[in-house]
Amino acid sequence: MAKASIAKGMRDFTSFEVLRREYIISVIRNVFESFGYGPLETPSMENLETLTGKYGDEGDKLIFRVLKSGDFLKSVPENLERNASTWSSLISDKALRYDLTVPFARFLANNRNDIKLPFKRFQIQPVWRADRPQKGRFREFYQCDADVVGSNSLWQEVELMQMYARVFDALLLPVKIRISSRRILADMAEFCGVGDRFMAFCIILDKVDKVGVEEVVRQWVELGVPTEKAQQLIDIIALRGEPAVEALKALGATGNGLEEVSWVIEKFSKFNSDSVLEFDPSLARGLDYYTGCIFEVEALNSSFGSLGGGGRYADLTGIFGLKDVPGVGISFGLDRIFLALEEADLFPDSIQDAPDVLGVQLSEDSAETVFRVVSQLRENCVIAEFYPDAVKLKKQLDYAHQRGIRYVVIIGENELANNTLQLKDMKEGEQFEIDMEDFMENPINYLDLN
RNA sequence: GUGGUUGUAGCUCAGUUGGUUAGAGCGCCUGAUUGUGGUUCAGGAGGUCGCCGGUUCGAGCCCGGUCUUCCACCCCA
Repeated sequence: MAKASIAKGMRDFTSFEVLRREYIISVIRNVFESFGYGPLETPSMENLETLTGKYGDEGDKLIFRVLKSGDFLKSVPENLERNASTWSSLISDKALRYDLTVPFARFLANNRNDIKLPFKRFQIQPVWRADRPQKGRFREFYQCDADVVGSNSLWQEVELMQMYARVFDALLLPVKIRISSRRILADMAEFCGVGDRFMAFCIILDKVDKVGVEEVVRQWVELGVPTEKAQQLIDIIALRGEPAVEALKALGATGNGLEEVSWVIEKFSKFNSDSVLEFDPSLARGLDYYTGCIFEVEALNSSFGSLGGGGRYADLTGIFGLKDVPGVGISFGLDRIFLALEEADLFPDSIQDAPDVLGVQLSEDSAETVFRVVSQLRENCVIAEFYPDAVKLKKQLDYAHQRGIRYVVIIGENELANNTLQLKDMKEGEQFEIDMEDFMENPINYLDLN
């Protein structure tokens, strides 16, 4: 192990990677902006009490807490029992944000008087989770969120689904958007007679594609569901789309979740898209605050988790003292989209960090002239780099080759004497001697840039 | 947080039941080409075997700890 290693679950990004990440972000950002969502940024850290209790017990454990500054043991009583949670609230008073939704809710509550409803914002920032890393799962990762608050209209759901579709269409990544509703899940739990153990019911259901139907039935029965009803429901869970809706209706679902989901799908389908939006009764996202529709996006052929998720929450800001503000939002997982695009080899070739031209000097006498040419190229919006040392030409050409630079401008004694320059096309392997004044007049004439 | 897994040259990996000086491919450097990359040829450099400790006459190999990677839980993007 090197003396200095990188913190667990954290990553460096090379320029190659940063440019690809920026490509994804630009696609998402353009879609967000085209729908009228405005950017918001919130701080990396929030007060600890802003975050705790918002993500369930499991979520609380995954929050990165930050020590108080100075003598943080000052407020710990002598002989306090060794208990992590009592200690942490004494020695820590702030934490890295765990998602973008809760900070957004805090922002809304803080600025309630200045915000016109319905309010739309998007937010593209890193979040941190003290999770154990795996493929596609990091301790620091970017979320790209779009939320709208202040409207109960299902048209917002349609709009957000369209935003999902627009982004993945633009990235050429085929995805399936799964949609369901917490109300449908509640109906199912009610049907099974375990409405009071709703969360446990959902957690078992959510695992169906991993552990299989038999295991889900077994666990449901263990939870208290009559075997007959568990069997009846599990057959429906395997259905998708309209047949699933009909089957659930036949069971006597009383909430209007089915109508809502069907309505959203129907409206969505009137607008063309390569992406699929489908009712999936096995979808059971667990986040505590969702109350209506829930969504999840997955790549059609990916080996890791979802690319994004979201849902409707009837009252997100209530915990911060701002009542009755409904909202609905979606999130894109930048890092997973990155992996999906990489796996499917879908990054455009045009993303590259190589300059168009490298200026090469054969002797220190020619350096100033080369530098002048390079400067002129930049004036003409050509990305140009100046090789700083008069080392062997072989070495400088090799550098250009390695970096993928298309053109090299070579100036040595002969060129200085003739007032010319050599323009070498590294791709075609051709080289031309060009009059210096002609080239400086309009360098783009001599370059084939795209 | 629980259980497992991985770590050998810049990269991908080999390394026999523990036994001399730890190897290969690719990459890198130098030269053939004193002003021409990508091909070829010749030569060369580079490793505290993740880290710490233990067993042993002797450890890359066995044992313990630790860090890291990946996997399954948990949960999620």
